[in-house]
Amino acid sequence: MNAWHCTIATPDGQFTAWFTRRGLAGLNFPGAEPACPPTRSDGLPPLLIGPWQGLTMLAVNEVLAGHRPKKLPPLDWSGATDFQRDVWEELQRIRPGRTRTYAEIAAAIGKPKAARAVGAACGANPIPLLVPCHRVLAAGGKLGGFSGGLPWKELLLKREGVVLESLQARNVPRPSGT
DNA sequence: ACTGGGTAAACAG
DNA sequence: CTGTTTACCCAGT
Repeated sequence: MNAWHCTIATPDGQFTAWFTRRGLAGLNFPGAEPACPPTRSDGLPPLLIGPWQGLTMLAVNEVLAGHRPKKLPPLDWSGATDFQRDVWEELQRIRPGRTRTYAEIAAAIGKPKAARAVGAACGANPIPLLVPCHRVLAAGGKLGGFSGGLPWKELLLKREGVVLESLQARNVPRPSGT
């Protein structure tokens, strides 16, 4: 399945989106060159992706502003495993400004011991922002990782009004205060 | 702060 | 199939 790319203009720079005949298959952060193209751009540019491009641009800008996209283009997860689909579907249920932990996602998909595997699935998410893996934190309010770079994760959460310190405050036994 | 055991899944060989 | 790696988690030191 070949794919076509287009640029997505935002106040934070130009993202790159990859479309297949089935839908949006990948989204790259500004500066991250064709890190994600599932396959090569080749042949005719399908008319289908025209509207998808607009939807993607709107949705990306909504998320960057800390809001929930009104509508998404179809997402092409055709390369993914069943486990990854389960995780990514679960991620899409997290609303802006809310966070969940890797362990909670694992429990939600019926595999409470698979927190680490959930982390791996998040790392393999080809469509960050629209599949909001940035709202998944490690236990104790720790940031965990982010494929696009941790500064992006922090920025996105901040835009949504998440205060990391308040999530961490709970379980520090010895703050060794001033 | 650092280490190690437990754990599930993807991947290379 | 086994071994290696991973955006984890918890309990010890």
